[in-house]
Amino acid sequence: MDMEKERPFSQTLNRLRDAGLRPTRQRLALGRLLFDGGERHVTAEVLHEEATGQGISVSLATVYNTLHQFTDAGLLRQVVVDASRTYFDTNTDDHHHFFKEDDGSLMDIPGDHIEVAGLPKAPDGSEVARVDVIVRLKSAS
Amino acid sequence: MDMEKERPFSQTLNRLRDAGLRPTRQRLALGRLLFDGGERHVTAEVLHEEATGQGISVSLATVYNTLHQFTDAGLLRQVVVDASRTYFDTNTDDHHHFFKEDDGSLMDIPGDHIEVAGLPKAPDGSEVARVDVIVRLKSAS
DNA sequence: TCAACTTTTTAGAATTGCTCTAAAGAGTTG
DNA sequence: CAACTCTTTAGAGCAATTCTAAAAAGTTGA
Repeated sequence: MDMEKERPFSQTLNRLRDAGLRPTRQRLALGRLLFDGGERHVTAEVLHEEATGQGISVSLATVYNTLHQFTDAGLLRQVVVDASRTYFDTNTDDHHHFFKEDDGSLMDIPGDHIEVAGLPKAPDGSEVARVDVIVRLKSAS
Repeated sequence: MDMEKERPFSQTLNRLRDAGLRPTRQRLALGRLLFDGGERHVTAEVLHEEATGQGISVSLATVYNTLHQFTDAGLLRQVVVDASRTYFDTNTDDHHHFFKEDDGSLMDIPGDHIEVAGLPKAPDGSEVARVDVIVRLKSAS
């Protein structure tokens, strides 16, 4: 647990190092956008707009590459809730989601309270990789 | 009147009538493929191939149209498990799914045993539309 | 029945979200 | 710095899906 470096990029820098990814300009910038705030749920499109909006020059292809590399490195997790776009979640712990269908917003379900009971065992030849719970929300009537 | 020929369509015919959809050749044929067997999980592509493979002439656009109309009418339910394709499920009851990531196969979780406990209440202004549980399977190690 | 009308189907174009390619650019190492 | 490897990029390509607008099919009333 070392506090030796207080450079703005150090958190992301270390994450990249640990993942064996070269700390390039765009990975550092994207990593900072992703990890220097709280929990985030982003699509490639949105992250790209956010970056270019802040004057960070990065192509959409690189945003996709980077999101996948971060995911492979365990820094992000993909969430499938909407057939038309892929979300990436900065929270890689075991947890579940609220998804507001009307505006496409995705939120972690706070706390760690959800329990899924009564799961049958996996069919022969397979095992459970993960259990996803998605609570789909609509506007209150 | 040829009862032998008419009988297999009657179930679908009634469903279409109840939904206010004209019983056209292609809706009847697709409805029969979907509803005259057991539970099914299909993609538009697969259903289209199945239909044309049986000599039913229907365009892919119509398969998409029909799947959406059936869904709007409550005859089908969409299942989002894979970012790259949309599945339609003939089982519209409350239930959950196994999804085998390696071959893309989707199955209803048998029985009605799953209980999701500890759900926080929906954020203000929204209410729960549905809770989806997806058990992602991988090949056993 | 048929003509008038409405709905559906269709081919093909368009769109979207994403991936691939291959060449230029950046990071690393000796 | 030179040589090397890895990364980024523009733009092409791709797969799933939707759109368009014209032809075909289904419906209705006389």
